[in-house]
Amino acid sequence: MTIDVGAHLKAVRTMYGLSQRELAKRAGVTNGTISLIEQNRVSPSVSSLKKVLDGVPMSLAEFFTLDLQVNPQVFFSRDDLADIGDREVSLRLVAAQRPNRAMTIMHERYRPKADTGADMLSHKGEEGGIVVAGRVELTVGAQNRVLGPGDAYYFTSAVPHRFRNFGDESCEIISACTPPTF
Amino acid sequence: MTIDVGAHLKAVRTMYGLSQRELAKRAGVTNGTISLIEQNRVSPSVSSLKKVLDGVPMSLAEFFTLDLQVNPQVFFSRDDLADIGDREVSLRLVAAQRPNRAMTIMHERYRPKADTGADMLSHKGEEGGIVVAGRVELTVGAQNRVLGPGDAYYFTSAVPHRFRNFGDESCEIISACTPPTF
DNA sequence: GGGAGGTGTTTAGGATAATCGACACTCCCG
DNA sequence: CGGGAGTGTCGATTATCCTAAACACCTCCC
Repeated sequence: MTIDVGAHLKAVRTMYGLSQRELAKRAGVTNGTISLIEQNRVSPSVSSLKKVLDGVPMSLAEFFTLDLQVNPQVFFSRDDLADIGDREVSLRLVAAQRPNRAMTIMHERYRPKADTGADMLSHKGEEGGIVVAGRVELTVGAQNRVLGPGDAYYFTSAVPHRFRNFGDESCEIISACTPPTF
Repeated sequence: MTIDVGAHLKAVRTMYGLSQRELAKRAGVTNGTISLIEQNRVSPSVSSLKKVLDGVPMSLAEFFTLDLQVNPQVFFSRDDLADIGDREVSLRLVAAQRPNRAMTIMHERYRPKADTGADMLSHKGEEGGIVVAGRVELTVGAQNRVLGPGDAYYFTSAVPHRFRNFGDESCEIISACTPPTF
């Protein structure tokens, strides 16, 4: 959970092929500051860290979201996707086992009569998707609509939401959410 | 671009229904600190901001990624998706006009012979997707594979990558990337 | 009126971070 | 064997942040 600011900064800097002095010059700070931060001998203030990142340039959000590990698995056969759903709703995850993902991509299938429930889901982050086949009724806060193939949605997950398939045909959606909730 | 740390913190705190003193107690800092930060009279050090957020709890990445505005549009008809592609590659974006999105969700279509080019793309973030129809050859770094319907991929965008459709049929992919590059 | 208990704000002083300038090291070249 | 130009690291001073304790304000209740 605890983030290694120094290692992150060093990784970012070297990724850009910059020396401490070069980055310091661009950022308008001294090379000593960069050195101390990278060694975790100090914890920079947000404003000074922002100044440093402006020299790259990179936003604070990008900096803290950055994943330093490399995981080799890139391709996933349809049978490799991790299925974590139940009978009514099937959720098949891409790269489920990858640690520290920035987001989750899923292939969802709602069978006829499937319903995520009346006590509506809400969690942090944002999510969106595109309907591939079938129809689904989506309720987000006070808004409500039936989506068909090619239609899409996007909302902040903090708003309560509900998926219902009241048709006779299964509904398929490809969706993504960030940060990962699965 | 510049982030209002004070307003962010205040929004987060009130979202959780906490007073400055309550949050301070949970976080192990003083209420004065919270007050000064919220007024932007000081720029907290990363370590103290982390301590404060631990009291919520919320990660630094979530904090800086947090979108304070609310955008009402949730649903998008297939014709509402913004098409930014060319003749060979069509990219249709969900919620393209939404400011400060955490990610981009796209419906991509590669026509026969489409190729994103030999000078391979690379940018920050992570991306992944699932093939809906057709076949596509994906190269990521030194790895290479042909993906068909239901197959998926996920990788760090910093690694150079390339999409090629050398078949006779159009290939459709639904993908997501974060942070948004479109 | 006068507490008690809650809110956010302010101030003085000690703790922490940023700067400046030196230091030690490596590599390359005359 | 020296420069010279690059690297990252390290003290001593200056600037900034964090804490503790007051302050001012509000609402409720006796």
